[in-house]
Amino acid sequence: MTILIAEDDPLTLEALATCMESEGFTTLRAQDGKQAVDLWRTEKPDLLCLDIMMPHIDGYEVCRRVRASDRTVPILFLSAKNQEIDVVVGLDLGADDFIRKPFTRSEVMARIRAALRRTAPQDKRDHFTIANLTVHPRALIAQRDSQTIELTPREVSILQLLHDHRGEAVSRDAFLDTCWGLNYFPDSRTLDQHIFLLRKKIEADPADPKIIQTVRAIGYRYA
Amino acid sequence: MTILIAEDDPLTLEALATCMESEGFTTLRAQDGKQAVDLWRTEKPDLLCLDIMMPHIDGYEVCRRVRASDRTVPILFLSAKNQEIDVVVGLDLGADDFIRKPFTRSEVMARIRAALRRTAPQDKRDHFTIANLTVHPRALIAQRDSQTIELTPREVSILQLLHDHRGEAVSRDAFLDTCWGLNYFPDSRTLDQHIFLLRKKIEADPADPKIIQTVRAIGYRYA
DNA sequence: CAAATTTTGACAATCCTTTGACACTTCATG
DNA sequence: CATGAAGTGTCAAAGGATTGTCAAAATTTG
Repeated sequence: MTILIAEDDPLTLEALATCMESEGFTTLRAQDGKQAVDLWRTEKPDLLCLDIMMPHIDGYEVCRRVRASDRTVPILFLSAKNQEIDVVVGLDLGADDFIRKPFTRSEVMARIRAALRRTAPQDKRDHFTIANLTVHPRALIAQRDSQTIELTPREVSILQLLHDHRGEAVSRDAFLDTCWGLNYFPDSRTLDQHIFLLRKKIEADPADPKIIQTVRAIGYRYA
Repeated sequence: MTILIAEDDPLTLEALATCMESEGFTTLRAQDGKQAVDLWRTEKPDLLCLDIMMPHIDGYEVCRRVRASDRTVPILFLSAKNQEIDVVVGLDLGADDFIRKPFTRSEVMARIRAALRRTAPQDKRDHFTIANLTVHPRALIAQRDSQTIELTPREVSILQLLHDHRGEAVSRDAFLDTCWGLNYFPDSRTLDQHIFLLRKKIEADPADPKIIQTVRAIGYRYA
């Protein structure tokens, strides 16, 4: 279990990290919002602990960017005390919990365990269904009726993201964030090409796609 | 949505219930733990708000009994301040959140909404209703009955503005300001054209529009 | 190295938006 | 009531932006 901690005060950061590591978690440390987003993209931690006030990108914005492509990873906010309005904003952004400073070690750990427990039960399935396709991510295959379709890792990742956001349009940026690592910036036809190949594999009529629909100016959608 | 409130102090109980009802929830009121358990068994509320200190059966015990047969219903604890150890015990019992007294109305409601959102991911507030149409801005679609209507970003933006100002006429300038850029200055039929196309998509009889009405010399209105 | 996978660039196809022309409606005025 | 001005509806077509498609190159994998 890996926990990302974003906190600009080195002392608090160190204290939090030590506390979590002594409970058996692996920690990733970020001192500002940009580091946090980068670390999240590359390391995919199981939980995020975000300070609100940070240089460059604040905790709210980090939360917003993460939630754009991952709706489930638990996000906890740390805040200075008596910032009640922050609670409302943070929770409505999709945060899972809110810890006011000064906090105690046992409170932080209790809230982290609670947040992890809430999301844990879902992770048991090693496959998911999209349209009439059963996708097995680890095996890199999808099955329809008795037919087996081979998939590449990137294709599985794309299908997974569409499945996790079924019913809503997934932006091109969200694809690049999640399925690639937005470290480099393809203004090319990379995503389109992958969608194109994927459609040829899974759509009955690739020219009239029913599973992966394009949402112009946004991205793609599975509904 | 029904919320069970267990609280032995009548004044606090009443205040909480009033607050929730004003936000559209139905409330069930219990003044001790036994009432709470009984009410939960018979009414199956969608969320529980439990005071810790209560006669006969305390909040922890109520939580334990409920969790014995329902692992998912959100449970929030209310506690007197400075009972930090309570947080740890409560969360480890399977509670979802913890609200310290004194609490504010907006904090309580934000935490309740957040808890409900976690268990009902479908109930996202990312859509609005206009006439008999449900508009999903992020998906760029609107739904009427079982019919799905695709929308463009600009059309969604127009509908959003009309919805936000329902009942009043929205000026052409307001449309250009909000849906286009401020310094944009089309002296042309741009807005009319978009309204025209939008009506063709959403009105039963585009020639006799019921949803988007024209307010001559001003702009348009949705009532 | 060979095969599979990913990325790129060019071009075509498609969709959204804007524009201009014109018909129609409404309103104020004579 | 007739008339003209102003505002709006409608259409076809142009223009711009986005996406689909293909072939080929680059990269990774075994």
